Amino acid sequence: MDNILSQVFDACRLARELESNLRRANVPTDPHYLLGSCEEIAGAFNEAIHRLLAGNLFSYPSQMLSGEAPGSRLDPGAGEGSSRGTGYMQVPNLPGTPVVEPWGLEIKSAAPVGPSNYPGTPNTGVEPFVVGGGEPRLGAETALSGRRADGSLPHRSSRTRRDNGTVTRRVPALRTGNMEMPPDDGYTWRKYGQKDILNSRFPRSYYRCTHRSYYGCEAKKKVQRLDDDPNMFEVIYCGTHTCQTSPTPILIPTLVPSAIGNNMNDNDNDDGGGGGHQQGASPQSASIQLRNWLEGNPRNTRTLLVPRSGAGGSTSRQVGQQPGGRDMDDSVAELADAMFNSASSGSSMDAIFSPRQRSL
DNA sequence: CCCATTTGACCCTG
DNA sequence: CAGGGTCAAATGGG
Repeated sequence: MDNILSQVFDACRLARELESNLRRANVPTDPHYLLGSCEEIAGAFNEAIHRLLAGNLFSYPSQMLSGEAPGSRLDPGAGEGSSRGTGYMQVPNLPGTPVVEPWGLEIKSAAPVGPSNYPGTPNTGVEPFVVGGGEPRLGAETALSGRRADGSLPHRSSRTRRDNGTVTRRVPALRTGNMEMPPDDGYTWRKYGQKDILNSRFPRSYYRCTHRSYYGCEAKKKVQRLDDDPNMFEVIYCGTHTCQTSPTPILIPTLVPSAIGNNMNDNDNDDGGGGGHQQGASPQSASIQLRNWLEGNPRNTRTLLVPRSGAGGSTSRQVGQQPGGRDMDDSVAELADAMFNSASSGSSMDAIFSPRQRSL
């Protein structure tokens, strides 16, 4: 176990080093440096994950250990056309790498059918996202039978999803920032409703993609706090983020680290918000910019990337997506999300490191 | 002024 | 009819 902790600490150290470098005025401008660093960090965390899994600390499905992409065979349609689904769930799967959730969660891909939770799921507060229907309290998630049928477009998530195109995930509330909201998933959402749900202490909130009017994006999500664990949210994603398929290229001309979080937001010019200031129009997280750059910039040295396909899941601006799987690259991108995304957390690093870890 | 959130009413499905 | 999902007016913040 010490060995594992050591590995974790090592990964934390790498991340801190990167953060430190990025914060310096004279930060490296080489995106390759960023990529390399992120990969190194992701690799370190993945190593820790592997060790944890290998240690049978948790009763993870063997497929997680083998690196078989969860859901890779559950979702034949994954990645076709728009692999972007909603939030992080649309990240295409690719065998080879354990999936690390941007919120620090191990993606529990779904069993093809059956119980939503794996037996023996570690009680770490990190629960697998649930393939629809598995969660009793939110069983109504299947009742996407609102007045309009536009919310039930086939979901392109490559992660597990059910036939009706919904994916349910459980995410912990942020330790920092607004505890009333689940961690930012990289998309911009507009709340359009809230409703008290039968037998639930907490109301369910309804969100749709902010870019709905602009891109006609029909992605939606429902967020509800768990009765038995108010620190956890159950997020049900529905629909596909078509806003990412906008013909408008979202490229970052130059990746200037100092631009992370500001200049890179030039990409937001295509934001339907038209310069809004609230969540929906807030600048995309730097991680999104980074990912977009990594994935969309034609000048990007793709050879640096692990062979991959498709964009990661969380960004609302992925471009150039292809069918395929999820791999280290996605982990890197998601790590970047966690690292840079400050949309809903007070500290970017808090998104990935607990205060204790950071104090190490 | 624009945009997001709130919230009560309405609609749809089972 | 009950419950869930959505609409849209009202409200508030930047």
